[in-house]
Amino acid sequence: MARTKSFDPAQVLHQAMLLFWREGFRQLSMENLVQKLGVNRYSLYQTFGNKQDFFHQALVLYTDNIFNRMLRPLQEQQGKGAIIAYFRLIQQQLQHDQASAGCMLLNASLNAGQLHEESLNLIKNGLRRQEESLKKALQQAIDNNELSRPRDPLTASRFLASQVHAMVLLRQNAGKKRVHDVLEFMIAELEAW
Amino acid sequence: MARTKSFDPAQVLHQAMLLFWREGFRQLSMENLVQKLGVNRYSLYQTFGNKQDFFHQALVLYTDNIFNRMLRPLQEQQGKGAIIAYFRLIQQQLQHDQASAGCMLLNASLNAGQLHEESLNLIKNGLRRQEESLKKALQQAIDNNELSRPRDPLTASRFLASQVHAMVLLRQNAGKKRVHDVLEFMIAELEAW
DNA sequence: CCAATATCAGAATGATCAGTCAAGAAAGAA
DNA sequence: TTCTTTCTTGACTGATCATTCTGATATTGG
Repeated sequence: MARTKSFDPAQVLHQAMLLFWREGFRQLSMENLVQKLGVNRYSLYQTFGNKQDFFHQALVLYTDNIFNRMLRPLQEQQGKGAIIAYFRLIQQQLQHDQASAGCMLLNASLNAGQLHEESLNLIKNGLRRQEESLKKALQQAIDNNELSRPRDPLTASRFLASQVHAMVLLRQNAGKKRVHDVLEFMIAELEAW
Repeated sequence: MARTKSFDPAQVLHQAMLLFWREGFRQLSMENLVQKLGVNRYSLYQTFGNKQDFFHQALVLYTDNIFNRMLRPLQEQQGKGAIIAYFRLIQQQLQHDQASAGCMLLNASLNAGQLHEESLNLIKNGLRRQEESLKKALQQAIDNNELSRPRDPLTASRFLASQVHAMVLLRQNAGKKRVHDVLEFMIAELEAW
């Protein structure tokens, strides 16, 4: 009855996600997307809607495939060990070349002006989930008497989330080794908590 | 002999610095600058050169007037006290409304793609100065036996610089109170070093 | 094999951007 | 005054942006 698409939308969305992640919403033009994805401009619009919609779908994919996966240690393990496992996972991920693009959610939150509300909510919820996972693990650590001195789990979780953000952003400007050393230092501090 | 300028370049540059700081190089159009500064487009070009030059001059002004001034506690005081005084100064500055724009140097470093080399060097040198001031104070703290356990001053200074960056970036997305609490937490941790 | 229908390709549209131009206005020197 | 120099002004250029239109072209159920 109708002609079939000459490209796989899921695959193209994945490629687009990598591009949006690396370059950001505003910097990456549709012109550029057409060229790098090898898909016609109008076909992109028909398949993914306008640029904001397209970015949003890429953001959803990133959140599901990458961001949420990274939170697993915090959900699967307990207390201080969970937090250290999370930091170790970040340490490992930040050594990949891909990681020089930082975190797509964090990047988007720093250039929020150009996104629509749906995307802003996605970002806010993602970062909230991160903070709450940290808080839960911290509460467990306190309950298990794993900390050498008392700390407020809410503020401490925000502090730890900020540290993770700092490392991810540092990775965008600094070399791998530097990030590795600072993160290792951070883990050592955490061990002494 | 010649007509006098109808505006004060120093004053206009200061206004432009505030705008570039808040909005960033790419987001702030010349169109917008013309409108908000109340100075004609061509006059701006004649006085400040092209957009990159204009931004660079604003960046120099920011570095001299704001960034470098903030480093004073690290240069005028000694050891751990200097570091804590620096954090306290940041705490104080981040409570101003103006601070929701974060740090102009840091913002620029995260969107470095669009700047020329001169600006990149200015940014790099500024951040290096911050790190080295922290390192010097840390070395003093170690020499004075102010730390409860040994820490490598180089890595620790990078860690502390990252913490400052995290707070400044947090300030762009979060409310004052939240930033205040986390920074206070950070200072408490530092007291226990 | 044909008609219905979706896809494709490139050109076109209108907005916005950085940067420039030419003509006139102001201010001091002669 | 008149002349020279610099400044101001608003229109203009060419580039780039997101988005849409049009006229094909391909695919598939009947």
